[in-house]
This record gives sequence, C-alpha cells and structure tokens, in this order.
Amino acid sequence: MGVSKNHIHTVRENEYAAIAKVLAHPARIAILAFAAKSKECLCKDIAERIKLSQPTTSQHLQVIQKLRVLETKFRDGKMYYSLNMEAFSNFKMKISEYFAIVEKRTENST
Amino acid sequence: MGVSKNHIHTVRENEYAAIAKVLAHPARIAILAFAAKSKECLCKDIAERIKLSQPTTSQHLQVIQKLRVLETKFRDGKMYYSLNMEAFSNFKMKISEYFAIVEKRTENST
DNA sequence: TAAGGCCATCGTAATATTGCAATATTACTC
DNA sequence: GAGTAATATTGCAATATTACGATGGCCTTA
Repeated sequence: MGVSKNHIHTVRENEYAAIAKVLAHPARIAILAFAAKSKECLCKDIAERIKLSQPTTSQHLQVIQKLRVLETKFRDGKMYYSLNMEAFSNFKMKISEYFAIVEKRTENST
Repeated sequence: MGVSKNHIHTVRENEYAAIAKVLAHPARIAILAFAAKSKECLCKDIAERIKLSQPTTSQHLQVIQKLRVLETKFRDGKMYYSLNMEAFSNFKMKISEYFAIVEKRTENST
C-alpha cells in the first residue's frame, strides 16, 4: 500500500516517532531555534528569516503547534509565536528516554 | 513547488533534521531498539518482530544504514545487522547539542 | 546440481510532505 | 466603511515516503 501502519506499532514507538517528525525538517529546526531567541515572533518574520513563503512557514508552524511546542498569543492583530519551554523540555526528556532505553539494552544483550 | 529546499538552510540545520528523520518512523524506532537488544539480527527476524514485510523492513534498514547507525556483517550466507554504538552515541550527542542550543537561547532572549 | 533460505531491488500503488500563488479572514486604523 | 497588515486556508503541483508482491542473486547444504 503505502499507508503508514502506525497501528501495528506500540503507543510509545509512535510517540517517539511523532516527536522526531517535528524535528525532521530543517525549516522546523530553524523555526524552533529562532523562536527561542526571539521570545515572541511573527510568522512573517520567521518566513523572512528562514527564506520560505508565508504560507509554507505557516504550515510548518501548524505542524509544530500540533505537539504544543509552540504557543501563540494574539495581540494587536498579530499572532505572536513563542517556544513552550515546558513542552520543549518534555520533548527532550522523551528523546533522552528513548536513547537511554536503547543504550541500556546493549548492555544486557547476549 | 514541493521539492524540499534543503539548500536554503544551513548545513547544521540539515544535519539535525537528517538525524531526526531516521527516528521519525515507529518502525525505525522499533528496529533500533530491537537491534540493541539482539546484538546481531537478521532482516527476516526484524520483519517478523515489527510485523512488516521483508522488503519494507529492508527499506527501513537502508534508511538507517545511510546514517551509519546500523552496521552489517555477512556470515554464513546471512546479513547480520547490529547497532553501531559509536554512530548511535554521536546521534544522541548531536540531538542533545541542538536541544542545548535552543535552551541556551531562551536564557539570553530579550 | 538442486533445493532452500535470506535479502536487495524493481515495479507499483497509495498516501504524506513540501512548497507557493491566490484568496479569505481577521483585526486594527483612519 | 475603506485601507492596510498579518495570518490562515485553499488549491494545486512536485516529490518523498511507506508498503508489498514478484523477482533474481547469492550462499549454504543436501
């Protein structure tokens, strides 16, 4: 087929993969780093910075937002994006958890 | 267009994204964990374990191999896959590096 | 040599992702 | 209300990803 068979994998495997997916595009890597630096930023500024169109940038922002790593505040007719540190730290923890699991398994392997 | 514009991003951004891409599928998450546990394993065993066909599994193995996180040994007419711990640790380091960069930027942000 | 096991590759299909132009929407300002 | 600015959405095109059956190659063993 070609359809992703997520259902045959465990919840945890899907969770790790979902997190990695957010980071699996250079534009999103750049967006998160930019958002961290600028605290609050606008879509158009991000677009200008990463040199992608406003719609494409908006699309990437939605992808990141789905996992709550970016939060939004609406003020003065503008949408301010900022890094959700709590969610981001959770991201980091989950990924570290996975690496730890894999590493631990190598120790006990036959 | 729709073509990925990797060239407009930095080498580092592309590198982080490339690493994340390997982890961006539950099957590959499972494969790495399985390879860590079994030390040496066969494609058919992995396929059986993750419940995907042999060709699909082989395809995922190639993706992981591209970044050298899996290494292969041919013996007795079989291809044994095993985790390349050095490459895997490098993976972990790079990802940690990225998280650290982002976190650091939040401290100095205005 | 034949048979069987294992795997990569090819071919194909379905779906997902990436990207932009055009448009719609929303809110502020005059 | 008209104009402006920022963003989301829609529609479309190109490419990438995911998945499997079929095939062929290679090695081992009978």
